[in-house]
Amino acid sequence: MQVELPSVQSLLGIGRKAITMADLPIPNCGSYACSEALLVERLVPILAVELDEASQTALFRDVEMPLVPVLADMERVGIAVDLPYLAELGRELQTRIANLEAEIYGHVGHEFNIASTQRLSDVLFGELHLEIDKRKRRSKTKTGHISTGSEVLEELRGTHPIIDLILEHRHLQKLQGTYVDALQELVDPNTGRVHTSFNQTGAATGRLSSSDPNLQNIPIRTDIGKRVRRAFIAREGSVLLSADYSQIELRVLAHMADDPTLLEAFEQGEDPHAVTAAEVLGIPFESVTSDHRRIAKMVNYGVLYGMSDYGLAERTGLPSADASGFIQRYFQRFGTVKAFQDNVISKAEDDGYAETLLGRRRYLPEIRSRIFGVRQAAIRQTVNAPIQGSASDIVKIAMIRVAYFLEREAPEVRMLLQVHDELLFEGPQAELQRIAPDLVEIMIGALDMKARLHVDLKIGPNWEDMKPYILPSAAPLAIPAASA
DNA sequence: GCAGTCACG
DNA sequence: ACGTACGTGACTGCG
Repeated sequence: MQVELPSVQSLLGIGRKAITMADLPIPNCGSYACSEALLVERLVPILAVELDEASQTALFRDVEMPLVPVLADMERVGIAVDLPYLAELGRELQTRIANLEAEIYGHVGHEFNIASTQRLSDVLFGELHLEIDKRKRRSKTKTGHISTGSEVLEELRGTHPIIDLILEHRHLQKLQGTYVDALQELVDPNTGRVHTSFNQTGAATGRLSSSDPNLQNIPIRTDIGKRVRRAFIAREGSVLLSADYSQIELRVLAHMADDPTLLEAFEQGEDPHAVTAAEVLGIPFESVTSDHRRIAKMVNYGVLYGMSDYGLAERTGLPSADASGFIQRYFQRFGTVKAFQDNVISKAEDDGYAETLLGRRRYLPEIRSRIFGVRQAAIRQTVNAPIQGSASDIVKIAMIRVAYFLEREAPEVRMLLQVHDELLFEGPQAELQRIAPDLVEIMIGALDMKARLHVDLKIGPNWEDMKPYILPSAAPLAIPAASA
């Protein structure tokens, strides 16, 4: 019998979705498995040489490979979803969306597809003649329509009552379509749980990604969004524990740049955004206002992302001269950060890649482009890759060690999800509290850092209603009980 | 299959 | 003179 063998491309998942054995008629599965095994065997010596030549063997052997069964377990375990709750939330959203639609049509005088950005653009800017400041923002899309993105709509707020209605409609429609509806369909009817796929090889920086469903972008920022998040629950008799690295990327920056000011701030347990504000503005730490801090926070994140002064001005609302001055003073005060970034960039220009603390590489050929915009984009990626990638290295090491620890010391506790700087666990509350100090210890000890790592814990019945969990302070030494 | 938009870290 | 903060995935519309 002649059987069609899957192509190497499909086996490797080149193209949008990989074909798996689950896609094949049962009689073909045997030959599929054989060809897969044979192809892999032929690939091993070839790829081993490639790994070696790129100095990636240790990273592969000691991090990526041990992580595979950890992720597989997390996928298999899944996370419980409160289906009746989600269904009720869906009905409520549907009602509100229908009301918003009717109101929007009332303002316009006719029905149209609000979800079509092109129709919406025609209505707002053609029929209602709303005006945007053309100098301020490039607002035409590639298709020639004026953008109806949330940034544009935010600027139009107050000029017409329809704007608020559209923004709310967008928001609710997003939550309904992406989370409430889609999630219900992906719940395993037998277990009441959803089982994401963690992609270990998709992200250029070394991060994981999550799909089908993506459980790394569950809403949290708005009230309605939080109600979606509340649908993720602990199983009967258990609770959820979230362990979250605080400001891991800024700590990685402090470590890699060896910046004395940032290192000192983290050592003292101070708020790095407030410290940055004080440094840049040249004012005492105590005089930093919440507005100073807000700007400094955007600058700190901007630095991680390789922003321009124009970019900062856009996001802070500061006049561009002020934003530019802020950045200049930042790099004066944090000269080590400047030196670090320059060094990373010139290394990438010479070697063609940037690398993380574990030697993970991101190749950046476009850093040599003669096209300004392309080159600038590559430079921003170069600056960001070691930071985002090293943070990812740390979390991966922690996951491997935590999984090993749980297997031996707390088999009832299960690691469910990773969301870049957060690990989510499920287990009996007493068990979680028993091992919490060890979890924190493992997480902050994943890599030896000049900047102290910090982990915040939260416990709750679902992924939204979580209360901070403070570790019982370490007892000095057992105080001998008074003799009885 | 791309474009536009928007959810997360 | 250029375009403008990094990394993802999912949905809807449209040709």
